[in-house]
Amino acid sequence: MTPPPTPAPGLAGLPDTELLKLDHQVCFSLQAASRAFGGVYREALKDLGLTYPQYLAMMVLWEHGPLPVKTIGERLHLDSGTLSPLLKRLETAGLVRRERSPEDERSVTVHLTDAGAGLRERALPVPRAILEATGMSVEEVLDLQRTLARLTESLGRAA
Amino acid sequence: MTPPPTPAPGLAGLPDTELLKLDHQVCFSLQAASRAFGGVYREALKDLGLTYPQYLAMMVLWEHGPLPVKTIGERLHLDSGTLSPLLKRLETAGLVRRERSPEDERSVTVHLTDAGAGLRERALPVPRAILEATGMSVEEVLDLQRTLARLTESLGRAA
DNA sequence: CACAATTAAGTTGCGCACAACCCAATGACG
DNA sequence: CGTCATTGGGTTGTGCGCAACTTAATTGTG
Repeated sequence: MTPPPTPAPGLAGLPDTELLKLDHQVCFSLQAASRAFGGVYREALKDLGLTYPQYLAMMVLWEHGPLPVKTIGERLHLDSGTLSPLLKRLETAGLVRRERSPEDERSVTVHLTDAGAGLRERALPVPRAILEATGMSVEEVLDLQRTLARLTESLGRAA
Repeated sequence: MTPPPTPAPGLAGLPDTELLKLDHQVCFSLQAASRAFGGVYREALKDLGLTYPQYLAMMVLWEHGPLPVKTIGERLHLDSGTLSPLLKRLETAGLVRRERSPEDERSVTVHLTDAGAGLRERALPVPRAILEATGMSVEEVLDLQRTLARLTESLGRAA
């Protein structure tokens, strides 16, 4: 791992004022894009009655079957502090059912209800709508993802 | 505006299953990067006693002088619902002072206190630390920002 | 001038993210 | 076998972001 260190060429030579603006905008434009996505998803998911994080949780369950809370958390990078209330809301919405695992009483397995499974149909057009809203080609999207993955990796190492 | 429409070449031909994965990961990797930034900033700002959004607000005040809440909100793309409590926290922390504008009683001008202005010194090394943590060159950073700006613009139009 | 529309802040309520805890079940080791 | 560390979930508290609403001041218009 850590191919060549590449410690950001020509970085040390920049004045602080320049850096101030730059860095401000990296994270800032990232958040701006993230927030813009939020708006589009909010609109797209409104009549499904789901928020974006709830939609992600449902997607995981739609793709793989019933899963323990732990696994869902790993896929979405969410801890129990976030996931527990989220799943409770999905449960009160009647989309999901939670059961203590018999062989390990610590674990809770999350199942889709019929309503939850049925919701998948109505969620199918969402991804295309989102991708179209980006105005980007598939190649650009993939490229962006690669850049972001690299960035996340670096930041993760630094944290 | 809207140079060539470029409606994402070759998009319509993709199967839904492919789209599902793609779109999932665009927004998802965006959030992952955003969250990773959050961790690095949290660490960097810990001994300043600031959160990242609070840091942004302070940066705006450090750069331009006293500003009305409205203007700060425009710069950071935050509404009063977010900004009011945030500024109140900065005020109770003794970094900021709020005054009703005499000529327009609706407006509240936010001033730095001496402590708030003094904090700038300790915040100066932060940007460089963040940029180094990204592991990216300045050119890459600028490129990413351009891509994100385009993306945000498209998403904003769609919302 | 009076009255409607707009504007700037603030408040409330909901949901998410994160940290710091707690509890119960499990597993490991002497 | 008994103790202790670990693990899976949950709860609490703080702060952010957004929507919807309230209040007060200002502006615009008949």
